[in-house]
Amino acid sequence: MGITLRETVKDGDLICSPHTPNCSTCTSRHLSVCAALGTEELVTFDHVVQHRGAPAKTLLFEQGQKADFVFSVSEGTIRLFRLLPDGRRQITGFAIKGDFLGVALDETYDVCAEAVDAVRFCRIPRSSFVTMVDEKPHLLRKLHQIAGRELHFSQDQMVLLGRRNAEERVAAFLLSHRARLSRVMTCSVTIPLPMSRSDIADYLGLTIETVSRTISKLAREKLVVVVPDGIRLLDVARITELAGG
Amino acid sequence: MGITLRETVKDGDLICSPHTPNCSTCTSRHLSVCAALGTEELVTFDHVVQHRGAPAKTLLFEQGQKADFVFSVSEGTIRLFRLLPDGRRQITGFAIKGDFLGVALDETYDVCAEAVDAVRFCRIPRSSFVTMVDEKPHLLRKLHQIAGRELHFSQDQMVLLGRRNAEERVAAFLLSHRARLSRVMTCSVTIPLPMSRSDIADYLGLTIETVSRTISKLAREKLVVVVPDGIRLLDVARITELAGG
DNA sequence: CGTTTCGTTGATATTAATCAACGAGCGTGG
DNA sequence: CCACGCTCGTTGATTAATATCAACGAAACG
Repeated sequence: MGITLRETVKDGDLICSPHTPNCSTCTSRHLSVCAALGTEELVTFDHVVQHRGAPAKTLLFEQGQKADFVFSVSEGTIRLFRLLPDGRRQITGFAIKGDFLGVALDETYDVCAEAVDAVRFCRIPRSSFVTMVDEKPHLLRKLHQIAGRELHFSQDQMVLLGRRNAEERVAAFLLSHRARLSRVMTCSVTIPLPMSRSDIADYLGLTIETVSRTISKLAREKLVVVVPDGIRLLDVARITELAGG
Repeated sequence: MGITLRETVKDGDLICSPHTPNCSTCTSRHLSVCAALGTEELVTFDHVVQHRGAPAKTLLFEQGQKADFVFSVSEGTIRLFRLLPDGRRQITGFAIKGDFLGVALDETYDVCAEAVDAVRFCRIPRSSFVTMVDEKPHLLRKLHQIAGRELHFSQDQMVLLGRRNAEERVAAFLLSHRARLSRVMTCSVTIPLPMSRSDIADYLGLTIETVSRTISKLAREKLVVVVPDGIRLLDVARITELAGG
């Protein structure tokens, strides 16, 4: 918690990753907006896309800042959050491989984005992207579909934050995070959690202590096992029950 | 609270309002998606649009139900909510004049919609609307813009539900609701609140009692005055301060 | 190797929920 | 028209959940 104001990442700070030389070979190609692009469009895309990497804790952009780029995450985890003036933080989501940042195409970012662990992503100047979107209705259609999914997700999250207790929140988090991860990797029951307890707390509207206690309780009841940087689910059925509805 | 399962409104239950014979004379015309339509397109629109009215407490559609229509609200207030199996309810928003229901164009509704007071709205078969959207990129663009606004709003709401206390929630609700109303009517300081305390509670993730006590507290401090079916703001500046950030 | 961060656990405080009672308004039916 | 039952909002008393404060060990880090 607390406001951590670092410089937003500059071009020079970014490690240019050699692993994704172009969009055609990109492993998140079929996961992201890019899935809506034809082979030939992908080439156009390649010309404006910048492949980048950044170490943990890098601030990618800040809420209110001019939105110069839209992003597609190719590796690692990014926390998206809002800050209140007094430092309270609400994490609105964790972006992983295949996630697109900037769906709304707003002129300014409406959240802060920070690398949780080492990340790789590609970014496209928003102006170029907007131009493409304006020219290609099917791209806009894809974008809108993603927006719809996010809208659906935020409703889930409102229910969680407004009406669920600590145990339900943690259980629901583990399951939904697992579901999201399963789209991009095989992780049947052991869920990697690169984010800290503090991140989870700020995501679930709880305190670090409550998250820790709740996880300990689940572990005591043999529903999960805490492993380094992750949690292994022992009884998915019971956890689903706890998450409730 | 508690699950209220009534029949979803049927065609016969709906009072066909004589006040909005067509889209060209519609007073919400420039507020809704319709704002993206040209004069000629509006005529096409007119052919598929059904103008309807419904009394308070009418269930317009239910979460999970096949989404046969998209809606545009022309009068009154509609509560949108999710229900948990045990009856807990989270209201995700109040739709008022000019609001569009079904932005995501999903095949099924992801929330329930219920008339708070007497409402008027027009509905369009989703299939017709989707066809129009597919043909007219600028309509999709408009729709996407609306989705972006809603996304932004749900982030606000996540912060409210996850990180704000009762007083901040109530203050923020009054202000944001006023801001929304101001787009469609003049209501400088006296905010009409057709919804019950229970609705407000389920919107803010609180109980009826806490909402009532908090409003009483604001009234005791002379920041607001409770009036029949509404609240008058006496000290917007202080309330803004309380709402915080 | 000291220092800091992180996660955990315990003790206590505080907020909001729950339980309960009551009065006002409203519609219904005698 | 009045009496009755109902819903709604308010307020009070109490409880329960989670936050806060505090301490500690282990891991991570310079």
